[in-house]
Amino acid sequence: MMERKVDLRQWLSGADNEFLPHISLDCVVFGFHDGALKILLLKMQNLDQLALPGGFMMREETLEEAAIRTLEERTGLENIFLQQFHVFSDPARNDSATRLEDLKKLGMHPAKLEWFAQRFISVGFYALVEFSRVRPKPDVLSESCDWYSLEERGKLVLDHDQILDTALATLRMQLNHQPVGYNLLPRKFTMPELQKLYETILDKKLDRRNFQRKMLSYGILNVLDEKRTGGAYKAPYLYSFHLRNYQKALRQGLEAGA
Amino acid sequence: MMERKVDLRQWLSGADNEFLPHISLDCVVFGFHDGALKILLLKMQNLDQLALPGGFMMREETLEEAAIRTLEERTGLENIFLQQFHVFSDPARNDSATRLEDLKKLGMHPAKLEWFAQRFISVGFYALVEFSRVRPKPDVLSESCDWYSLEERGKLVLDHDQILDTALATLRMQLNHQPVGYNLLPRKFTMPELQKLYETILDKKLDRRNFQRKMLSYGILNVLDEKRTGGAYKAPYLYSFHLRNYQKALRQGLEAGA
DNA sequence: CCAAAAGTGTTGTTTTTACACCCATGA
DNA sequence: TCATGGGTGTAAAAACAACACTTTTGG
Repeated sequence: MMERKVDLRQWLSGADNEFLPHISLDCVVFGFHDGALKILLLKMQNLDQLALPGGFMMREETLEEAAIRTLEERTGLENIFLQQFHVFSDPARNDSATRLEDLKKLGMHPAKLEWFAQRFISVGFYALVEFSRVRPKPDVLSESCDWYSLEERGKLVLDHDQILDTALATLRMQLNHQPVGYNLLPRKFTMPELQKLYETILDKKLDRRNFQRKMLSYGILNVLDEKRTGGAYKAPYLYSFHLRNYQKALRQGLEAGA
Repeated sequence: MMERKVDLRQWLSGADNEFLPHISLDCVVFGFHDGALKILLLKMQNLDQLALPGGFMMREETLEEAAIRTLEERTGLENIFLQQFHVFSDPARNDSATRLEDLKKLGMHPAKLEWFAQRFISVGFYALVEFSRVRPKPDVLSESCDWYSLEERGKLVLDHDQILDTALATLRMQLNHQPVGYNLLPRKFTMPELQKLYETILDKKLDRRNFQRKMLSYGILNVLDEKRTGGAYKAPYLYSFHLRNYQKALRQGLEAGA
């Protein structure tokens, strides 16, 4: 996968392409920082609204490969594990009145405009990434590629608000069945940090002790001999994920792993 | 929705159409009969393998509408609630060597052959239907439309085995979170019948008393005053679903309903 | 020595599981 | 009257929820 990359500028100016019509994908990338859940959004040049990083599928790749490629092209994030969660197929989802105007502002070739005016279905993907390990870089079409908290994001283009909401709902549901954190935390982390992550995603407080017991019972954590020194107050232990067990739990669900 | 129907024979013979390219959908329809889970499969004319009822999306409908329409066109089943569960997008999924040969046997127009030779992604839908309330009718392309048990089905066309397996896995997962049975059982049914349904889907035995307690605790059942007479042995009570609560549980999950 | 965060263990409650007895019915 | 399936309750086990005290650290 990822044999080819797409020169977006050239493509927009009218160059032919290998994209399949009618099918797009959008990526909801969750990051965690400062105790808040953030999402990665693009600000397209000359446009007001923000957008999820999305793109189109090429003839010789799977949707999953297309999502990985697209995310890299549009945000610079490499090799992110993305999970499909829903197909959005309302015919009205991308025929907003302002849309063609917006695309013109991007300097799009008229032939491409027509292509874009088609009706698209979009497959939603979501990913969890470690905030600090990643340096988002906007593509040539975008002014910026940055993290936004859920509250401050404003209205997104098209139906991207709905896609985002559905992704979040899916993430919350899966939190009880799949291990979460490997992609959202530094390699070494403390239990309170992990707990904060859960509390942020679920938007509710959890009991410290019960949380710790439950996490340890899954058998997906290594207790390290170090502690996080330097911070104020008592130094917490550091943990890392037990990769083998973590991935087994990803495949089989958390219950099976005990 | 369902404003238009598609004349499949005319379409295959070369008539233009309103289908979007590159996107198809396949329906996994589960029925329950004789204590076994069955699936609805089509036997296409002159072909050996069986296939899931599937089709294509038109320009002015959602995928969900397309799934409902397709299922009706191909099997005669009307107004079935279908749930999307996964997108299958391996580029190799429909370029099997024998595929074009098969399509020729169906009397397909050469122009259509080319269209079919394209690469398609397919959105999988599944549905649960009450076996006895439904009278499958094959479409003009198919010799038969019938119920098969999971074991006796043989190898299906293309990647339909994988689609079926994924649907079953999804159904099993959702069994703990969503109410099941309204579409699979007669309007009045006994607790042992409902239990048998669960046991069949999960492929394991459940405890009679615990099952009953749990089901009743969800508050989605009405106990009727009648019993199922005529059968051998002690007459069991009849139940029906409490529609309001059932649908609330469908939307919000079973946990919220207690 | 105080405030704030982190470590740890216990207890009561709820949920789940396992299990046994009686009843109705047709053969 | 007996074999079979259906109705019901209870007790043990497990999971979960609530909760308090001690330790470390920087100020």
